[in-house]
Amino acid sequence: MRIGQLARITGVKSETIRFYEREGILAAPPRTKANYRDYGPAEEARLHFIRRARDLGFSMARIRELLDLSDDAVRSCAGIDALARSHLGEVERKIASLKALRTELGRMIAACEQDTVGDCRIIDVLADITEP
Amino acid sequence: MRIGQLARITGVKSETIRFYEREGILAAPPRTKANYRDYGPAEEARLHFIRRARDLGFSMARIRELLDLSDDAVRSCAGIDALARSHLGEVERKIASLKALRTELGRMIAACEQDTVGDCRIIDVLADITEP
DNA sequence: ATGCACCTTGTAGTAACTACAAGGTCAAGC
DNA sequence: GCTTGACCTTGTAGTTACTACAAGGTGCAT
Repeated sequence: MRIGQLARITGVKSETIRFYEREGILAAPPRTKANYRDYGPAEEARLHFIRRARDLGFSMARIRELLDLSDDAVRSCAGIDALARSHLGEVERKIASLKALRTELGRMIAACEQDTVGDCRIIDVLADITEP
Repeated sequence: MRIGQLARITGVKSETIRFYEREGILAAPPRTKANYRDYGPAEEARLHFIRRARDLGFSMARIRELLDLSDDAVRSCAGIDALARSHLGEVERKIASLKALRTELGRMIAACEQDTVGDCRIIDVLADITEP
């Protein structure tokens, strides 16, 4: 698959795909004889992953670490464990925040269904989540 | 409370707080007679909220909308409902992605506990989540 | 042979900060 | 009273993670 099709499938612009390649987060794919980048399903999955992780607020550095967990077979169990645990902590915190936000948005929608506007407590609802 | 203390409490740099004020996402607080910004608990909560939402990958524009939901008492129920529903959708998607990620990280940690390294399926695990 | 998708390098713009400089004010402690 | 540190201002520039566009070239289908 060429870059344009990969871009359409993943919703990542061609230029951004090349940018990821320059940044070393996406390996340089094989080239066709016309020197076109030739992507397969593995790259597609990886790109999807990068896109999702970025959308979830993970930095490139953090994503690099997550991808390293996936790529690096030569790592010690202790290393994997520590890294995975640290990422897990961040993920748990994000889930907790999002759930609080979801509850509050749900409450507002419910209030609207009864035609009562009701106070918005979105701000307060995230106040108790422990610090990142 | 002055800007420095607010910065320490929220983990947001003084310069970023002033930046948010310039951007209109945080109201200009009253000033002391020495022209120092004088913040109360409401601003602290709002700033905490902004920080959390940014960490969750929401753009400033999206945060502005969420804060508007909270600020704007003069809005129609239909308007609130539509906006809240749209935000809710985004929140649900993010939760789903994070849960998938959490499961996979948990699985890797569990594998490590048995001293078996095991394949990392982080990338694939986010593949099925429906498009943003 | 025309047009489109791709190739390259390079520059510049955007969002959301982050940092630092220059010059000034204020208030607490010695 | 004077120094020190935290704040004030405006302004510029750096960083991250893109995004856009330009200039010039290649491959290939109609």
